[in-house]
Amino acid sequence: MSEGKIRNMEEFAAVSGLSRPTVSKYFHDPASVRPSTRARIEAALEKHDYRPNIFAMNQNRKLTKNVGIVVPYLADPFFAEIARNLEQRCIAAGYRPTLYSAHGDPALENDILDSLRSLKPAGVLLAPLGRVSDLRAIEKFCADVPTVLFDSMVDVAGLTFVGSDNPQFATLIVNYLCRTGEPPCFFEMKTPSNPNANKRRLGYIQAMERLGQTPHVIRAEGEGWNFEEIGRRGGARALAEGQVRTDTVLCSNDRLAIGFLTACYEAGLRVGHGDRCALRVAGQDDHPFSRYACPPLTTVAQDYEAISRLAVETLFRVIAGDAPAGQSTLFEGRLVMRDSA
Amino acid sequence: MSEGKIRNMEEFAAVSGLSRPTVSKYFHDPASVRPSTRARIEAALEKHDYRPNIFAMNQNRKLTKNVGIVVPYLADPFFAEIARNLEQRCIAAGYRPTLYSAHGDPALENDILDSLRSLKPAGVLLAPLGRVSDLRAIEKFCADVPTVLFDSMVDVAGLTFVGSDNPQFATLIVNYLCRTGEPPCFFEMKTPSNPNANKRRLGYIQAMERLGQTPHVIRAEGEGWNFEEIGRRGGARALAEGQVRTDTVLCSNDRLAIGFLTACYEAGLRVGHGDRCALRVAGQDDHPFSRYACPPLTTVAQDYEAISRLAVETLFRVIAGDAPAGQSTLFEGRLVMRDSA
DNA sequence: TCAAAAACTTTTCGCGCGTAAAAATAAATT
DNA sequence: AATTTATTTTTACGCGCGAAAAGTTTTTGA
Repeated sequence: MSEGKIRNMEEFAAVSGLSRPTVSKYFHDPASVRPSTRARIEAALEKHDYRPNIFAMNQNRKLTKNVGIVVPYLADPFFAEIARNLEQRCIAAGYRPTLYSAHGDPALENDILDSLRSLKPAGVLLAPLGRVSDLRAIEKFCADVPTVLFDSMVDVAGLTFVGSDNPQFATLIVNYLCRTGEPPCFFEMKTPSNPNANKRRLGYIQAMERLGQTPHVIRAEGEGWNFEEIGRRGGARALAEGQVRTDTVLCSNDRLAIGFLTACYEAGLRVGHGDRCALRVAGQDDHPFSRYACPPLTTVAQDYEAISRLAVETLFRVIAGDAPAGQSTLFEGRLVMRDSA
Repeated sequence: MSEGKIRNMEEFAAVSGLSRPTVSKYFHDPASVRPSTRARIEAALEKHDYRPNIFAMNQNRKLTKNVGIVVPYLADPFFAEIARNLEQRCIAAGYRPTLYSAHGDPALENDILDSLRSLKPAGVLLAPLGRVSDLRAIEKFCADVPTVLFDSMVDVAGLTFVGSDNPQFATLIVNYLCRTGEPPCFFEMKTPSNPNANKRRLGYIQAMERLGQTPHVIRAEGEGWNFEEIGRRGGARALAEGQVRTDTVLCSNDRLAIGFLTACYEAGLRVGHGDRCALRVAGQDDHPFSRYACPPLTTVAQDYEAISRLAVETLFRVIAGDAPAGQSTLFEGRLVMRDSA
């Protein structure tokens, strides 16, 4: 690149031999100018590496190219993974994603929505905290800003949602477990932070009843997002108190299951579907680390790809204005058979 | 809050009975105005919930309140956890952190630094990718923007760094392992993405030699950030080919160790320090999930708290101008004894 | 009580860009 | 070649705020 530092769009327009409004138009949408003009701008861009001031741009634009991605807890690899996916799709579409984590705190979730407003985002991809979310705040936010919810469906009508068909998850794995061994009991958190948990429990109960089995639910104490620890403690207690009256345990999610596996290890119980094993354990989600649990965890995989793809596509359609807002799309889970069950 | 919508600082200054520059000064630093004035502004703030336009603010401020946090791979819970920690400390200090992940891609790392520049951040907390980073780009960036590096020290003089004393990590765990059983071999990636790995290997070799033992390094093939899979494959191969000639394996990091544990499970080897165990396995980092491995992983804990605290403190001192730039601070590791070794 | 210091107000300017309307130019069509 | 249509230029204004300078009020301290 040449030397003479370009200070603003005026100077850049000068060196490319065009007027500032034309250059401005180019940056707004490169396809909106004549190809020959575009070529001249891009040639000048090569030589001078000018970039429009992002603050001045966003100050006057009615619609920015900002996209907010909000997850409830980023230290959960599930959300880290799906956030990564969403982020890259937004970048590919020419948007500027910004990632936020509520860190499990509803007050922080509200703060994020607040500061997101002032960023005038074109749209927001939001996975709410769930049970503890401030539903009215979310509803109000969605009314103001084009938003697609994912992962966790909150109980507010008229919102656009992309996620998994949780009852189907439970049905799928219950059928598999019953087909290959004893019917499972269900292990979950007493106060799950996520409404998906309730749907999974109901799915489990219905699936069991359809098969003529008696459902049995075990509930672990504990608040917060340290699911492994809750699973370990609750699992240890359930095992010690004899609450587990079958040799098969279906956990509400993989992180809980990983904690339960630790409890089994500590209790000296061998987990798996072999002859010498005392217990079968299954999870739900196909968490990134489930494959490396010992034994590797049998689970129902969420379709990360499909969810993130559709969430982003839907958001851009809502932004463009050609989408029927308020639709829900649910993806089915896929059975992932490993050693644990 | 009352109705009359406040459109800008002018109007807000009017309703609070002050002049705009005074209000502007308040938002820049609430303590810079007289307490009585501050009270009036905050009273008006209660009633009208006005917030300054963030774009207009940052456009003219020489120094914004933005802080960039850049990590190499956010789907690694280690980075997710430390990012969370850093983020909350920045917020507490009145800054606006923005989180970025390079997703293991050096090109993306450069893009992030580029777009970070245009955000005029007050400072940046940067954990570089390491080996594959564009060192010249990082050096140039650090010269332009107050930056504190953490986790991974790149080989550029004069940069401020906060991290762990990696040789000490290796020494600590080698001494422990030798004291309680056979001397360990060292299991690492052939082409580690992170320079810490090299320091840990050297630390291992020196610690072994000091104890009069012969070091033995096993190296797993594989690129990228899927450390568990690399550890599993490499571990399976090392076990199958008889490369592991001692009953104790020290892994370069916990994620690799978790993969190695999976390889052991698949090979039917019982891991732990009991009589009936075939192998002891140890890691380094105290990864959030190591406690829930089966068996729970013995490891050396990084001092997340201390690192993130000092990194943020140092950054703010650099920003304030009263810090000797170019200093490195290394924290010692703490031995965490669990069942695996 | 009075002068000095501190805090505040007013005035004025500018940042870098979006946007709109009218005028000028170029390209496409007949 | 004349007309229509698409682009670009010109001109002008505004966004919401930061910053500096000069004047005014309030507080401080001896």
